Amino acid sequence: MPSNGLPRECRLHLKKDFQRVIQGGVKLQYKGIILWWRSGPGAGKPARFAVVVSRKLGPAVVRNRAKRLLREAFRLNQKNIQPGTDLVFSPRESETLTHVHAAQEALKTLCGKAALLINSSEKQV
RNA sequence: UUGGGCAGCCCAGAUAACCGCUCCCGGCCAAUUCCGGCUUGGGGGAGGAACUUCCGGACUCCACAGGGCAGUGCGCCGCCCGAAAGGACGGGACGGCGGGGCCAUAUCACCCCGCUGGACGGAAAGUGCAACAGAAAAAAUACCGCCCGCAAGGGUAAGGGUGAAAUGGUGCGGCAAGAGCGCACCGCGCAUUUAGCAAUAAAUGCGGCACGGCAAACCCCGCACGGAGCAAGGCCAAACCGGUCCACACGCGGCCCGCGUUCGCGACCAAGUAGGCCGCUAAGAGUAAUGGUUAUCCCGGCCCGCAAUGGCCGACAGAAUCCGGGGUAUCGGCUGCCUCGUUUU
RNA sequence: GGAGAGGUGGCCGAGCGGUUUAAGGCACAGUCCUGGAAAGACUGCAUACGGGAAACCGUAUCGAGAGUUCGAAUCUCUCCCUCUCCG
Repeated sequence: MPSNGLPRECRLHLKKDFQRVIQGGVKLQYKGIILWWRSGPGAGKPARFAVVVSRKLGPAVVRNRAKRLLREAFRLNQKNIQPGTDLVFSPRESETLTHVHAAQEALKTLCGKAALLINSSEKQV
């Protein structure tokens, strides 16, 4: 019943995948968070996900916290996202990500702008 | 008593539920093996600084007969811990601050005591530097002065003045005026003796002062050090390119062998790219885990309030080969010292 | 993770122990020139604090803090920040 886990095939690994999504994908921005997305190679595969954090965001504690919050927000909402797409998030302001609720709100807003949400009727954005 | 500062030591909230990540073990699937998949099972999963990269090692590769030069770093003495860096304790000299003595009084100096500081070998091995001011900045000299002299000139270094620093200091004698020129004390140097393991100190004698500062300037002495760093280094290895063999075809040739060329679905080899693995860990990744939510309690702070209840907040900061130090940041607690304020005697 | 290089007025930058007027350029401001502008010429120009009626003067500041030295932007040490390289 609860949201699924976040196993390895739901995350991007290779440098080629990152370059393909960032250079060839669609770029959106909301509250200092950038999202690139592009449809992945496998049609039946689940949505894949990654976070890129620059050192300009802050020291290691701040960068780790941003990645963990965005990953948790994706984990709780991944069944509402169109399968087969690759998403790369990149926070540029550390003030936005204070709590997991704020991270979920930003993630759902970004995915709604990208028209990637399914079951959007039961969850208001 | 409250607040602050410094030093030392301790700690770095706890429990439960649910969701999730990573590694190991076990089990299951598959299977000749390797690779792999699943798992309701069991277990491990950030720090005192993980920060900094300021030192020292382990480890790896490169270089290397022996020795030297160059370069870099360190530098009081004793003892202890340590592989080394580096620490702990004690002592000495020097600097700073405070107090006391000496003195008719007071500054300086000197002596004694207490607290405190630290990259504390050598300035009689040599070279160099010292702006401005000042006559003169280490080689010697003389601006105003003082004295002799009619003057020319000479003698002086006491006083003035400059400077961060002026060629021993104070006093008495001496002199034309002066001067270690002479003497006493102090300083300095040398020698001896004594005390001490030593750094060093004290005493005695001699020397008339010759020998100022800077070595985090070059340098000298002593000691240590080969260079690079896990992105080190090693193993496996697609594709493309290359080489050898083989087969076919063509050329040289009457034919075979042989040689050459082209092509290839072949076989093998070398190289080592993409990629993977080892190095790598009782945390051990490779877009890189150690998380999220809720509840209760604990500790500390802030706010509203008469008070209880209540509300809000939770220091510095995140491993990437490992280990030992230095430095820096910081929540709370304890101990000691210092101190502003308040109160009491 | 590791190895280096560097921080100087608003900007770029020399200076590397000695009053520096902290060179020089850009930018900015003023004056001249022009009918007006551009170009050119000349002059000024760092920030803070204190003093002064003003002109101006004094002190401090070369990323920050200590140390060496008579004297530090410069030499040494410790922190902070920026940039580059190594797969």
